[in-house]
Amino acid sequence: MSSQLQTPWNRSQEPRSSGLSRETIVAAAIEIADEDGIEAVSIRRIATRLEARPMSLYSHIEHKGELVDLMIDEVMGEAVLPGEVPEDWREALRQIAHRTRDAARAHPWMIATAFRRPLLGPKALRHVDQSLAAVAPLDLPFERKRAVLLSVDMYTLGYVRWEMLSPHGAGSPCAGRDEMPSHEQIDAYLREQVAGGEYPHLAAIAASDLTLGVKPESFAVGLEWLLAGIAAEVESNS
Amino acid sequence: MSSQLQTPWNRSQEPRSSGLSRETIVAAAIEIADEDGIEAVSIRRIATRLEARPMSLYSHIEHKGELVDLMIDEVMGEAVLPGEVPEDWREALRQIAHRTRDAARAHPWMIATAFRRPLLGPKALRHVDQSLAAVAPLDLPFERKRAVLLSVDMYTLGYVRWEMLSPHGAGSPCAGRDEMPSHEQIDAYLREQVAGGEYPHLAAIAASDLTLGVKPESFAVGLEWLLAGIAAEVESNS
DNA sequence: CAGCTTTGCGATACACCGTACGGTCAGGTA
DNA sequence: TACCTGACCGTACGGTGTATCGCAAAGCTG
Repeated sequence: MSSQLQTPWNRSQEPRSSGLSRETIVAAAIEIADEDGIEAVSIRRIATRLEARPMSLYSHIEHKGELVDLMIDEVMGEAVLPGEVPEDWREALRQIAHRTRDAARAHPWMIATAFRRPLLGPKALRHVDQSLAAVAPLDLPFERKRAVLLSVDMYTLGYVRWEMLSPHGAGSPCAGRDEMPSHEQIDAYLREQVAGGEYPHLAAIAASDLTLGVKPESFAVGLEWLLAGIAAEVESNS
Repeated sequence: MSSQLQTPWNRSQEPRSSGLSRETIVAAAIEIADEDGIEAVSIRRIATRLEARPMSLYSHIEHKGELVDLMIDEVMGEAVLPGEVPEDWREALRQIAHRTRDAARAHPWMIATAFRRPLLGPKALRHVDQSLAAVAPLDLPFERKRAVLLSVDMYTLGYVRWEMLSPHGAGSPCAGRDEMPSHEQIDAYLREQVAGGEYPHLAAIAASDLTLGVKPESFAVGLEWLLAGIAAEVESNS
């Protein structure tokens, strides 16, 4: 009935020769995505960068969707702590979150892309396993551990997305005809909308800074709060 | 190129009222996205559905990116509470989160799409304003209020994305050549990977249900936990 | 070594995409 | 009446992913 799930990771590989390989293709694709956004990643453009012909890539990948899976898994590898996971669960989650944030900031396209496909590659599984290791000391049912990890990951990705609207933003998730509007444009637009009086609570904020003054340290502040909330829950449970 | 003689009497009565408008275009695009995913939304396909010609749509929209913005803002409208926001902040956030979840489940494509563009439409702003209204009673600095709302929204979207991998999943975020793998396929694949011994903490879970038994009520459970964590933080702050 | 199979590479072609350009024509205004 | 505005739309261009086929070299088997 249901056939075996085919993924790029359980399919046999083995480069026969030449500079063209799954790794070089994925690396080139990530370079292009980092430079010009995920929409700019096309088979032809990757081939040009590798001085190969478009159809040659299909000797190493099944189709473009698989390439995207490989790209995401590669950047998920950057979210994995290289060494041992600290024993203190808060410190462990803190380190994992910061690494995840760094990966997302370095590759802004991955945030939206990761929401479009299940993350089942070896490095994504490593990230999950490492996160589970971090909360292993906690005597919580699995259901709550999952909620903890989901919250931390989502807070992290959501924060990076938020950051991208700010002047400190590391990159743009937009592409195509309409580019990402600038911080100034968004700020001016929001002030105009708020001036209409339709959004009283937004207006109360607007006085200071409507795009909400994302400072580099705000991420850590919010993360500490989230961890504190988790800690409170853990203690009340025990 | 010969055609029937055109006279004022046999010419179509109302060529001007062809039902083409920004609203009908957006509605048709959302229908298509709900049916076949966001990638299936093309200018030509929308035109076919509306019995119009592709280029006619450009009288009502600037370009496709704008159409996507309009689509997202429309479904954000479904996340807005229709009536008054409850005074109790926890009940208010609970209701907002559940509505947001319903909207995301009804339009699974919106989760990834919302991460690709800033959400600045009137209904998105209404959602933010309503959320700010919910936490208005809390005596927290704006920085923390933002973290609260970010956490709740991200938890909600992250959970729905998670749900989509389960048998209860309402829809698929995938499209194109490779479709979303089934629950059974993912479960079997994960068991196989875990059996390799590379992911010990995942393995500890695997005994029960690797795709992690997403039950409809799990969302509410995790949300309550998150709200409890926030409440703990609020009290410790006051 | 001969012969066969496998496998990476690549040219061509096809269907589909967003949309620039320019034309047609109904309705409103002067 | 003349003019203008703006919705509609036919055509075309440059892009996309990739199916299909042919080719050449490597590896295996006899």
